[in-house]
Formats: sequence, C-alpha cells, structure tokens
Amino acid sequence: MTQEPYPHPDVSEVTLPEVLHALSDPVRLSILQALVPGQESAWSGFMVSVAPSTLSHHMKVLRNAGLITHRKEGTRCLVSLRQDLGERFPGLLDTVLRLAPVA
Amino acid sequence: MTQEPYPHPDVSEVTLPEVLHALSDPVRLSILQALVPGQESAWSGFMVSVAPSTLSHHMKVLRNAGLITHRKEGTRCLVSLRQDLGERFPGLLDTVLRLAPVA
DNA sequence: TTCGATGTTCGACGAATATCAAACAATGGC
DNA sequence: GCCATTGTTTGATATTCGTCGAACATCGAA
Repeated sequence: MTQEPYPHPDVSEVTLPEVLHALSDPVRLSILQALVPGQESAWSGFMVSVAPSTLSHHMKVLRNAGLITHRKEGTRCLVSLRQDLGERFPGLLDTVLRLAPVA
Repeated sequence: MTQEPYPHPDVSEVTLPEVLHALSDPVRLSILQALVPGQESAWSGFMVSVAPSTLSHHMKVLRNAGLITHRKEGTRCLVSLRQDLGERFPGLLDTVLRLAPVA
C-alpha cells in the first residue's frame, strides 16, 4: 500500500463546538499560527515542545475539526489551513488567529 | 451576610484558550444565545435541560471566562453578556454567536 | 418564624483529554 | 537490502470535564 490519505471530514459534518474545542488548546493554537494561509508547511517549523506522538495527536484533532489538510509526502507530512472551513464558519478562524497571542 | 457578589475576573486576565474552551460546550453556547446584548436575563428563559447544579457550574465557567456578568437579586440570578470582553477580544463573541446554530 | 423558591457547594462517577515512552510502519538514501 | 528519518499507534497515566443528586444557604412571602 502506498500512502493512504488521512480521513478528512466534510465541512458540513463539522460542528461549531467541535471547532471551538479544537481551537481551545494552546498547542493547537500555536500550530495554526505557524501555518501560512494557502501554503503547505512541514512540522519542522512548528516550534512546539511536545513529544512527536503528542503532536500527531493534535494533528488528528485539527484534521477532524476540519481546520487543516494533512498530506503525506515521502516521509514527512505537509499541513495547510483548510480554506473551505471558512465557507461553513465565515470569519471564525480569521478572528481567532487575529486574536491569538503572538507568543 | 447579605449577598456577596460573584468573583468576576478582569478581562485582562482572561486568555484566548480559556474563552474558546468556555465557548466550546453546546449547553454554554445555548445559554449565551439566549442572552440579549445589553439586557439582563433570568435563568428561566434558558430552556436548557440540565440539572440546576450543572447549570450553576456552567455559569461559573462563563463567568470565569469573562463572558457574562452574574448578579444576584433576591432569590434569583440575573445574567448578562459582558461588553468589555469585546475590548480584549474584538469580534470574537459576535462571530461565534453569529455562527451558532439556531437550534 | 416557618416555608417555598432559587441557586450554590460538595462528593461522586464515567468519559474525554493531554501527555509521554515504546513499539511499529512507511519512505528514501546508502 | 539495510538503515536512518519521520510519523503513527498503542498502552499508560494523571488531569480535567460534564453531569447528577443530596445537602446547604439565602431570600421573600405567608
């Protein structure tokens, strides 16, 4: 089997509490802040001091909340902000990221 | 002792993850939706099917997140949306309430 | 003063969460 | 083919969370 893609929910299946919960963790918020809209990023730039397994866990949460696209290329992963979540919850992610602490 | 007021944090002490966590529960979201900005409400109108103790718990969470003002008048409580949280996190509550399901 | 109405506090309980280390899997380079 | 790199999965653990019922506190009314 080559890389089977990660399961990404349809944005219509995602609920608001689910998204807000995904956004309510400092580590996940840091990850999202490190993502440049419309651009894929590798994990290297996240600067988050958690174990790899923990990071992997947070990625799954963000993915299931419809916040990110998660793709595997070779041995590393490429992550990007999902644009279509803005169709479901217009302005939500923009507002949160705008207010997120710079730290 | 007459009614000692509930502790309300200063908005400067409230963190974004804390607010988002408070917003990520369906019951709390329902409560906030039932609140009319600039107007005090009693618990009667919340239409939330949880035990009184649970409701009280959610109120404390909302209060500690700086989302509501909680005042006791006689035997019942009056709750209202805190306006000054919008100074700390402009547009956040408005965006979330705009996107909250009508149910 | 006694009682009813309205919240709060206090365990308690099950479920979910965040975290880690260790084992596992897949890929690309040697 | 072998191995290092990079994530994922799997326990394990400690914590937090949402919920309830029961006991308690406070106030207003009878």
